[in-house]
Amino acid sequence: MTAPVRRAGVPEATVGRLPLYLRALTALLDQGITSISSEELATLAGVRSAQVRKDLSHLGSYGVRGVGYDSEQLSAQISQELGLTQEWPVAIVGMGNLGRALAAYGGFTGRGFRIVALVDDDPEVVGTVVEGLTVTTLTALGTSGTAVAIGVITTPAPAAQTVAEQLVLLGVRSILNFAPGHLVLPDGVDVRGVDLATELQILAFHEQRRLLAISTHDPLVADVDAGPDCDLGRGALG
Amino acid sequence: MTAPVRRAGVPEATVGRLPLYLRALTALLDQGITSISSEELATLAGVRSAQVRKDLSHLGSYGVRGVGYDSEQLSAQISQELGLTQEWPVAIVGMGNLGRALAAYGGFTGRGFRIVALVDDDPEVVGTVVEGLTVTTLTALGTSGTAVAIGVITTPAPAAQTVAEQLVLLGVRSILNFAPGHLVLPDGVDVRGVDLATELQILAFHEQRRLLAISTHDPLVADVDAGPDCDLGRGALG
DNA sequence: ACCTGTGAACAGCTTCACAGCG
DNA sequence: CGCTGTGAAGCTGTTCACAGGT
Repeated sequence: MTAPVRRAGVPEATVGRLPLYLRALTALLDQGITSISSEELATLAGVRSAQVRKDLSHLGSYGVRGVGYDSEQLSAQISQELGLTQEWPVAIVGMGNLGRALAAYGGFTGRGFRIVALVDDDPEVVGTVVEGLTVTTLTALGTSGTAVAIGVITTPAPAAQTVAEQLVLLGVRSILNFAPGHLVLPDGVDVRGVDLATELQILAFHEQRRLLAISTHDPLVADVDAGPDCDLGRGALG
Repeated sequence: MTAPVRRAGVPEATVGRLPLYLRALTALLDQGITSISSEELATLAGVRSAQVRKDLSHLGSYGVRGVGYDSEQLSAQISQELGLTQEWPVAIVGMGNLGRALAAYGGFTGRGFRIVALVDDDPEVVGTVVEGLTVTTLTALGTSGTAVAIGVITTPAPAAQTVAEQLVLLGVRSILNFAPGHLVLPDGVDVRGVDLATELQILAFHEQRRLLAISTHDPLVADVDAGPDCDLGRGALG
């Protein structure tokens, strides 16, 4: 095993696919499969094999020519790259249906994340126990001294901007925002947004194109879907 | 008003941003603002102004030089482009926490989408009324003859593939998958995936980079965040 | 024979900079 | 003058095709 020489920067697009590979590898390890080729991994992740090789080459050379990759070693390598060898403390703000759904989702714990706080501002909800954690307020969270690395916002849209600013004041620099709208925050704060409406609208666009293509009998316009499969993220939550 | 000459194809990246513009425009119209420049729209959507102009140019020339865009006309144009002038029937499969959260989210109705069916396979849940709709099974949905254009999968991961295949058999060709893992479906079916774990892992990657940059006092590695703001999708759900 | 790792070609997207028009 | 619309430049990401190992 050679020294893991850290390359300069892993491309953003590659970072977005590492979780896919990691999930596939985890499933394989559960089945006791210890070796995998780029072709097989590509099938499981829904990308092309050349893409897998290029992506993994950015982490260093951990494959064996003529054989493939060692599942366990590769899994460990990707985990380290993604920073999952430590546990990041996560706070969920907004205990509506969605917040509860995320709190109940077990996929975090032991996989690099731990929910350390559930937050709401409704006096009816604050103090109640959800999934073993007592719901608190943002101000109480601030004075408690609990460290939070990642904030998940599941509040109604109007509250999101204020909540985000308060999270930043608490030292949070990574935010996952489920509320619609663009958050304006200081440089250095990383925001990712997930929006149901946006996703549906993109699907509607393609759906409409398909219908138009059929009604005009124009087969050329029918190649609406991208490549082998069209995905950006993955799905979670039972 | 000139004839709306349909350009060949709107780039996929542009399609992904049209919902952002539409949301911003909707907010502006609520405030009674009837005109907007690319600069302002860019700020609201969290992109650059040149990007806005390039994107909108793909829909045709609806701006006025020296002035800007007419909010209402632009909103209507984007809505039409995204296929929101009709109502797409949506079925949500999986009535767990997340499925209920999505069912309760009002942002669909009247905005291009209508939830026509809630589906689960648990006999305890089937037949109960959620948000005014009686929960049904996939097979019952099939025999009912209810048309479904878009299927939203909020089941546990192991059920997702089978559910997706059944949806396709019902004629669904657009699927929004919240379950983790890659769905293998026939060509022509459009799948979009949303996964909490993936999003968190991407945030963890950047968070780790930041910490490494600080600990090694290397300011060059600190420019972790992309451009003005780092977003792919938007957020919804109270 | 097989599969990885990678330079090179290619495709798509973003940003620039300015011409064109109100 | 102000702002749109757009060719051109530059950049990022993907795919190809094959050299390099085992």
